[in-house]
Amino acid sequence: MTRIRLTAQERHAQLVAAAVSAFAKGGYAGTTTDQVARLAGVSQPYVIRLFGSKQELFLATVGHAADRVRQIWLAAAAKNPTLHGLGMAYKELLAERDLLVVLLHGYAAAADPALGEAVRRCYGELYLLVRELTGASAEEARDFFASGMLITVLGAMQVLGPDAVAPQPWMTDLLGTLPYGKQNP
Amino acid sequence: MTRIRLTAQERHAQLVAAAVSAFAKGGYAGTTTDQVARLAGVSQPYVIRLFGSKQELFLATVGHAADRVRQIWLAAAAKNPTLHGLGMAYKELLAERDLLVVLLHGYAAAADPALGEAVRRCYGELYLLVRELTGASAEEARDFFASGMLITVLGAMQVLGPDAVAPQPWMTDLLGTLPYGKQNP
DNA sequence: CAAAGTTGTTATCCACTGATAACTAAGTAC
DNA sequence: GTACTTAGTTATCAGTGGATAACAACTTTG
Repeated sequence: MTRIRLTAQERHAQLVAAAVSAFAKGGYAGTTTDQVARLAGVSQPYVIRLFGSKQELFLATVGHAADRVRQIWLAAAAKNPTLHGLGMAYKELLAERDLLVVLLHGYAAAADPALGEAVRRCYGELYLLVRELTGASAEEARDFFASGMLITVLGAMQVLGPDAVAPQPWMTDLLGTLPYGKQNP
Repeated sequence: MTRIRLTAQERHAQLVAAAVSAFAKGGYAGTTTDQVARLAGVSQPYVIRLFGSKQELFLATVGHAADRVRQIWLAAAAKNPTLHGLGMAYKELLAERDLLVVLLHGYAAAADPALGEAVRRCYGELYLLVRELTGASAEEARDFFASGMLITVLGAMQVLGPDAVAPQPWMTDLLGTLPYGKQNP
C-alpha cells in the first residue's frame, strides 16, 4: 500500500475539516483526537504533532468555522448588503451545518479560560463585521444574531439541517415562522 | 467525624443541584461524576448508585433545569401573562444562570440519540408552555425564544451574568440593546 | 436487642485518551 | 548517490473516569 503524502499545509487543512465534523457531534471534551485522526486517515499522534495539543486543534477548528461564516457573509453582502441579504445566507450555512454547530460548541466551552477568550473574540468580530457590512443598528444586529443563535441551536438539536429528525408538531409550528425563507425541502 | 445522613430523596435533590452547577461549566462530557460528588460532599460511586449512570444523572439535571424555568415562567405569567412579562423573568433566570447554561449544554449534546430525544422534548414543552401562557403568535414566540437563546449563549460565554468578564466595546454595544431591561448592575 | 432495610464508604478494575519518543520512508538538494 | 529535510508511523505510557463489589454504619421495626 503506497502512502499518499501531503504537505503539512494540506494535511493541516484536511484535519481541520475533519475536526469540524467530529467536534460538531461530541463537542470539545466529547471528541477524541483519534476520532479526528481516523476521519482524516492519519494516526492520532500525528494530529498532536501538527497542532501541539487537542486544545489548539479545537481553537484552529473554531477559527476556521468563523472564517467560513465570514466568507459566506462577505459574499452575501456583495450582492445585498442588508441584514436580509446576510440572513438568506443562513441557507448556505445550514447546508454546512457543522460550521454553526462547532461554533456553538465553542461558545459552550467558554468556561475554559483559554477557549473562552478566543471564542468571545470570534463572536465579537462577527458582530462587528455584520454591523459594518449592513450598517444595521445595534437593535437590528441583536435581532439578527438572536435569530442566528436559534437557528444554530435548532441545528445542534437536529430539529433543522441535513440530519434533522422526524418533525414534531411544535417544530413545524416554530420552523414555519423562520425568517429568511424556509430551510427544508 | 459524624456523618450526616439524608434520605435518598434529599440526597438526590442535593446532587441534582450540584450537577447543575458542575455541568454548567464543563458540559456533559467535560464534567466528571466525581466533580459532582465532591460538590455535594459524597463519594463518586454513590452518585452512580443513586442515578444508575452518568447519562441518567445528566438527564435528571436537564429535566430539573427545565422544571425551574417552567416554574419561573408560570410565576411570571401569573402577574403578567404576556411575552414581555415572561421576558422580564430572564432577570431571575440570569441570576440562576447555570440553569440556562445547563440547558444549553443539553442542546449541544443532542447528537447523542438518548440525550437528543429528551432534550428536544424539553424544548418543545417549553415552547408550547410559552404559547399557552401568553397566547403569543408563532412569530412572536419564535422571537422570544431567539432572544432567550442569545441571552443563554451570552451567559455561557460569560458576556452576561454573575461571572461576566471585563466588557469589550462590542459587548456593551450589544448588551445595551437587550430587551426586557438591563441585566447588569 | 436482634434482624432487616437504608445510607453511605473504600477498594478496585478496565477501558480510554492525550501525549511523548523513537523509528521509517519519501522527497529534495548538491 | 548521499546527505538532509519533511511527512508519517508504531509502540508505549501515565493519568483519568465511570462503573462494580464488598463492606460499614446508622435507623427502623418487632
